[in-house]
Amino acid sequence: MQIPEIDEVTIARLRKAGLRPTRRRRELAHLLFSSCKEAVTAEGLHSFAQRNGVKVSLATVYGTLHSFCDAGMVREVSIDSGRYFDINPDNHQYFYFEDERRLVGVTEAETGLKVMPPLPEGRRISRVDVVVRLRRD
Amino acid sequence: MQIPEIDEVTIARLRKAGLRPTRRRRELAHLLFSSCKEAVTAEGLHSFAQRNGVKVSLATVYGTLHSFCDAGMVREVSIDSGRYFDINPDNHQYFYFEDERRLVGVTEAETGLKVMPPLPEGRRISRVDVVVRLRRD
DNA sequence: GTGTTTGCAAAGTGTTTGCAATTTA
DNA sequence: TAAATTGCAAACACTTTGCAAACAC
Repeated sequence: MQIPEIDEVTIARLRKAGLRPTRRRRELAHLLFSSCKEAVTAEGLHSFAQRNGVKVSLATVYGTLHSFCDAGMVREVSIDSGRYFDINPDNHQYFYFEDERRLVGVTEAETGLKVMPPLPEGRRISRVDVVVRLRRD
Repeated sequence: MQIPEIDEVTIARLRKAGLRPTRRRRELAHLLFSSCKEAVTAEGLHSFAQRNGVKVSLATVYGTLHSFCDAGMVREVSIDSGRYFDINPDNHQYFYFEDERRLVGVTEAETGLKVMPPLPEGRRISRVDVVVRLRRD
């Protein structure tokens, strides 16, 4: 966890989100944003951290992920009772590879899908999640 | 739980799904299909059963709901780490009332929404879930 | 210096397992 | 009667809490 210039990017990202760039946040944000193409679970990020020499307990990973989530840096998606954190909070549509339990965000442009159903009275959309669950042919 | 003619409907429904119409299944299926307009949680069905004089443990409710699910009678949907069972397995689209944690199925016709994204190779759609999350105005 | 964050053990929550007793066909 | 199902306590997996120590500003 000593890659100065990348760290600057990470620090800027944290500050922009209104979070103090503490050591843990820098380490985890760096791992998350520089190496994760797809959504991770807390457990997944934890073991990824271990493998990269970042010693941190699972509880701390949870706490840190939640702070990222509250700050709008990541987006939480719940599939089959598993909780994934997507590094792109603008994703609203996903491919879920059922056999591998892998969740990959896709943009609205990629699916050509616009969701705008008629709403119940007195309510507005908080968010719309589309999960396309895939299995092998 | 002694409404003979409705019970016949429930028994038929269970048989059609390939399940033995045992007492528990009849009781829970009857409660579920005759009184639930929206998706329930295991906990919700359990307390609904208690209130209706059906004494059954939560673990049994879980087991029974899973047997219904495996038989295609209900559909499981996961939101914010909560697990809901929708009595209409053909629903694929939902309104989720965030403040009340209430999940209501809507048909494709009601949203006018058809999902058909381009798929990764070697994969086919298992199912597509759309969850429109609502908050108060 | 002060308010924020960390760290992790322990507690909490929701779900599943195991298996003897019961029920169904 | 043989196979399926029940019932629920105990086990389990995942997540959150609590709070003293460390840190950022």
